Amino acid sequence: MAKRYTIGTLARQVGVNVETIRYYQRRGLVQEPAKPFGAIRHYAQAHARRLRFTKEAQRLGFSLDEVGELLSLEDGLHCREVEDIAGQKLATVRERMAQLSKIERLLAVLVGQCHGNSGKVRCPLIASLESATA
Amino acid sequence: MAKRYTIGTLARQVGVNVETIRYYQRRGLVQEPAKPFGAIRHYAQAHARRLRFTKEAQRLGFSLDEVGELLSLEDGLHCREVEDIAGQKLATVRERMAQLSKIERLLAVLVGQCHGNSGKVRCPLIASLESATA
DNA sequence: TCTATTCCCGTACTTAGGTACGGAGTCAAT
DNA sequence: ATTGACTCCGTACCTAAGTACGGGAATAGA
Repeated sequence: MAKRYTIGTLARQVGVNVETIRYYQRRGLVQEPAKPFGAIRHYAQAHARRLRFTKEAQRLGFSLDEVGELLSLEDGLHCREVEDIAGQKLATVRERMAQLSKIERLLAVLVGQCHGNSGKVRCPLIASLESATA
Repeated sequence: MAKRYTIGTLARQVGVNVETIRYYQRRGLVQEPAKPFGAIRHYAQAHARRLRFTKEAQRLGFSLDEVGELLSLEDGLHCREVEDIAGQKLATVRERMAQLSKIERLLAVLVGQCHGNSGKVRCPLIASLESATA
């Protein structure tokens, strides 16, 4: 007795535009359910999850093509491919986390310095990434 | 005796297109050095650092507007503003790190499962984000 | 049953973030 | 002094990721 959604309710549930869902279907990120003979398509929770994942991964800096690769892992692939894709994405993810954590530390320090201070502060934010990017 | 670059050498050093630098100048992310009377502008290391930071932050999922805010922290602001901006960005950064670390764990497990396996695997990747996004 | 809301689907438009182009000026090496 | 590479600057173009539009079908609620 899985709940079924129309594209509109799905969109509302996930918090995206209907057109965005259609766009993702065109891109092959979420599949379009079969159309029950001249009637309206119905979606299930699986679609909602996939949509949410897509949006989230995007926010984390992955392009839609990359999101597609990540999603392909969910779809069941041969181990060779999975090892390839996952391994490479893993490296990306770790790099990103390392960079973010540098920014994080610096921002935290900054906020700490500021708290209760009413003058000006200068932030060594940029320098913080340099060791990694230079 | 700081080294000085033309826009072209700067671009090459940082690994971006010359036009991208000009574009960032138009957006106010990096400033355009004064032009020495009908001659060619010169850039210093500070410009290179700012450019690299911009690119890096962008890769981490910040829009150019957000990068602008981060950069403004470096420029020296009053504490009120710094606390605002930095605090808010800090929250974003932490959220992103949390999401990434979920993906990271899952990808690592996946790769581990796959290693030495020659069949198919299915990845619970999507479910991994749900607790956080639902 | 009729009416308002959705859905469907194709096409067109928009926004962010660049890239490319072209003509005139500048600079460095021959 | 000339040539070749580069800079300057304005304008035009491009790609990714949507968003909007509009006419016709379906469907849900009064």
